Amino acid sequence: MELDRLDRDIIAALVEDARQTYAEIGQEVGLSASAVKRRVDRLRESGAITGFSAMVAPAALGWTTEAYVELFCQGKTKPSDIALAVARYPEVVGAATITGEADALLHIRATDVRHVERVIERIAAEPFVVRTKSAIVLSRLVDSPPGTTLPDARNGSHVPG
Amino acid sequence: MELDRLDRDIIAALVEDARQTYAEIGQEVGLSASAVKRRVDRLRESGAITGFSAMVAPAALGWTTEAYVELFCQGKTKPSDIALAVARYPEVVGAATITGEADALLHIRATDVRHVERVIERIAAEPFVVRTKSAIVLSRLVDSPPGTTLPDARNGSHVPG
DNA sequence: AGTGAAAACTTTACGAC
DNA sequence: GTCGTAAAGTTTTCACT
Repeated sequence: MELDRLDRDIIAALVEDARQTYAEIGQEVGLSASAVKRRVDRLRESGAITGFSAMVAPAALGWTTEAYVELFCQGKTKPSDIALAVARYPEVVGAATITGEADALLHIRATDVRHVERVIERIAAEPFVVRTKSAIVLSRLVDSPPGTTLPDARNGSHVPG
Repeated sequence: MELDRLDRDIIAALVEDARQTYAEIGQEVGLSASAVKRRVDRLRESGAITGFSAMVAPAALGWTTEAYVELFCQGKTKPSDIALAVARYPEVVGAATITGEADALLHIRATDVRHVERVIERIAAEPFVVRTKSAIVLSRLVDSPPGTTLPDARNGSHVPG
């Protein structure tokens, strides 16, 4: 889908505060409230905006500990096998297959280090997992909501739109 | 801050859809619209809810490639040094200091693999960086907004509230 | 894309538990 | 102290230009 400058500005405004009114966004980007609404509706339908969510301080809900776990899997494990398995753990908040020695990298949130340990133990027991290698997060330095900024043409990269 | 069951249900509803009306949330959790609003205001003031954001499909904005980069730093590098340095890169969407051989793990979003390469090159040139080890993401399997689910008492862990 | 009016939602005030 | 109801003020929504 084609996104023009206005669409990008509207998205940026909504990423910053999803509860701004259409009139406020309109002032920022130079459009009337109804024009903004039409574009937001279109952006949602097209899938560019996938939803609106409250940002929570994980610690406030008890998720005080996080870890990254590399997964080393058996030769013919499919990404979908890994996806299905790890999706069953609420503690796994992110997962991706990656290049390099490991097959996948998991991002885990837990209540404490003991909890992390238990989750890794259970994941390591999945049939396709050969071994795991984990790193506990000491302190989080950066945590941007994805899409806050836009790709910058100065990188010499292709910028769609 | 103390969160009771109602607060947690309200947060869960808002994480799922931050643009639900207070009346809708009230129906789900069993409160009136104004009672829900009062609690949401309190949750925002206390910092449990840090904001509301549009969720964007990164690919729609041109961020089609992601990578994880381990940073190995000089002996007396402080976490704040790393934080300050990497915060200047819009491509760095996540960063944390970790246990293990590496000192920090960065999460990078870029427009393509060439772009990832350029960013790593520039980060590797930071004065405190000794070396880097990167893994390109092949496919993302899980990407939960943090706090979607609540810690489960069955894990035997401390659940605040 | 903008305008304006109706419907819906948010916000505040007040009384009850 | 927290709830629900209700009135006032905004915002959303939609037909029309």
